[in-house]
Amino acid sequence: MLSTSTRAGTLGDVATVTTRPYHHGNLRAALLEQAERTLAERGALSLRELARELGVSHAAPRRHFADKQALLDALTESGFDRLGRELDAAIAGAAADFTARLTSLACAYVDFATQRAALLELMFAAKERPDAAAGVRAAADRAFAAPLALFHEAQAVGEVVPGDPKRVATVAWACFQGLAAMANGGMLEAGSLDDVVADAVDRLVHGMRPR
Amino acid sequence: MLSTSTRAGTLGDVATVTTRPYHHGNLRAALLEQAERTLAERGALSLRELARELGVSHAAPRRHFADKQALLDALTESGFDRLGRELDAAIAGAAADFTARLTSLACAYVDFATQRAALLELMFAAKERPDAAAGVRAAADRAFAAPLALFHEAQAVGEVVPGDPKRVATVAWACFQGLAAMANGGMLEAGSLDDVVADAVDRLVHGMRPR
DNA sequence: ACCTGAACACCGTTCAAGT
DNA sequence: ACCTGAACACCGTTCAAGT
Repeated sequence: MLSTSTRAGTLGDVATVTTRPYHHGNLRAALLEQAERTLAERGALSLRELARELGVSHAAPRRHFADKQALLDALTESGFDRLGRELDAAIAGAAADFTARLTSLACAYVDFATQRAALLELMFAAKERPDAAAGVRAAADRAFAAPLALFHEAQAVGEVVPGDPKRVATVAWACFQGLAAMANGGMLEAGSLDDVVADAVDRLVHGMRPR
Repeated sequence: MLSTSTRAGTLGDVATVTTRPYHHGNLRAALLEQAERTLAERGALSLRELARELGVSHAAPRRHFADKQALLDALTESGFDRLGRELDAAIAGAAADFTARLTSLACAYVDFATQRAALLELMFAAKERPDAAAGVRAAADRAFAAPLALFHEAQAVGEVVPGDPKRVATVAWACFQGLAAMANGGMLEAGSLDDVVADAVDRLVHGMRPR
């Protein structure tokens, strides 16, 4: 029993390894794992369905999460962690110039937002409530640290208008968020989403007046 | 009975006028009216609750809407109609120059998006489904006709980069949509939302390189 | 400490039956 | 034509009881 629980995080699909792998063990981790998968596949979540899929009673999740919202909060926090890692990777994998880095960040964000639409919606809704867990806020701040630093550095070398970097970062990020929302809503002409994103970055950098 | 049904649309709150005002009458209109109110106030909707509030059985709505989604579709369509009217009013009430009109449009849109957050979410979700009603698509196109025309005219007088006006319109609108989502998610520093919007328009028009 | 089973108050949807 | 009432298969949450 201990051996299955130690493998759980890395291998996934713990439920099929033995006949009844937890009952006590790593239910908490299994719930989060299954919840994220279900959310990605079906876009909705039922606690009872989760319990059914993991072979525990519908009341069992209560031992690990006070209510459904508590599970969603945990999902949200790990979502920000993952987003932060992907944004960090995007900036590290791009050429050193500002536009290339911003484009890479934008593509990574829009990709995350479209691949995990339901999760991102949770992440937005989490901040909506005033009582959002402190851990969620911290993870969110950390996720957006790299983009903010990029704008700050670009200001330092005179490539971006001066002032609070959050002002210009907010506008850019709103644009990416909106593109993702429009893509998820099917309101974008077909074509490649990355092209639309690159177009948006060019417009953000240079404005829309003729040069 | 006929007299109450003719007054329904204009006065609202029909349910309190007589003891049992419909039972047959304008249930359909009353459902839509109440649904929009509930959605704005609580952000969620239950058909049974709606029926309860209107004093009909929980099965009665079925006569007017095949299922919950059909009611949401109707709400969505009237939402686009209303949005279209507000955008038209915004452009009519602004000074004649491009930036003033764009700022006015943006403020009107963000205002709509924050005042009726749940409705706008429905409007986005409606286009997500491939089987979105034709009426919904038409209402959506109509709502965004004025903004698109603004970009087209600005291109004609050389104030905006040439090309398909939808390209630049998409970027601008994504930005406004993202600002609204961030405002609804509580991710915007306090301050006036209109200031943030005006800042965004300025950035969109002039870009973020130092002038 | 962790989980179960029954219970409660809700859902959306269906359908025979009423007027 | 329009509405009701009972029924079905779901929810989330609570709580006494089991191990």
